[in-house]
Amino acid sequence: MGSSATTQHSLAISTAEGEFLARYSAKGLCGLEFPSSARSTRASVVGSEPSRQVKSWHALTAQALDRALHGSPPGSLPPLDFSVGTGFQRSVWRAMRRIAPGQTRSYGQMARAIGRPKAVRAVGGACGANPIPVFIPCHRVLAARQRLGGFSSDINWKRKLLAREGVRFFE
DNA sequence: GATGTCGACGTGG
DNA sequence: CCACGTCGACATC
Repeated sequence: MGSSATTQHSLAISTAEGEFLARYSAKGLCGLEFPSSARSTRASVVGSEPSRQVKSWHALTAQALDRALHGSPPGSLPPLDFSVGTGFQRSVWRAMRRIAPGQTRSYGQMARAIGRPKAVRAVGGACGANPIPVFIPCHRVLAARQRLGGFSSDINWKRKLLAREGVRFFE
């Protein structure tokens, strides 16, 4: 066991959309991965048996993900571990968490919201670095004029999540 | 509308 | 230093 490595568990969540992978550090949920298109990787667990705490976090995550995939508010979440991000990224991620389901913001609005009105593309970069999609709702950030904009993982997930929340957008 | 250009800026190499 | 992003404003056709 590497003493320096943060203890981390990867646990699967099976949904109607496929198998997500949730990662936990000692601080909480630190990553979420969309179902891999090539469902070859079956790396469900890493290392030792998850602690009781991780298990209870995971139960919350699974429940919340189920709700989110139906376009509903996620309810209780485990603590989110942002510690992997830079200061700038964390400020963007925090701001994104304030966007309610069914609402959207533009990259420009997000840039203004964190006090860096010109860092528009940098906001896009921070979205792309989002380790916990869905719960840190980068899919609710659209380009100007309600245009869909991009997505670093499968753009279809952005479309799907927005559709589930009843959001109208332009391609 | 559809393109093309240029500016702005955090991040990783 | 350089290139690259889930961009935006503007110019031009």
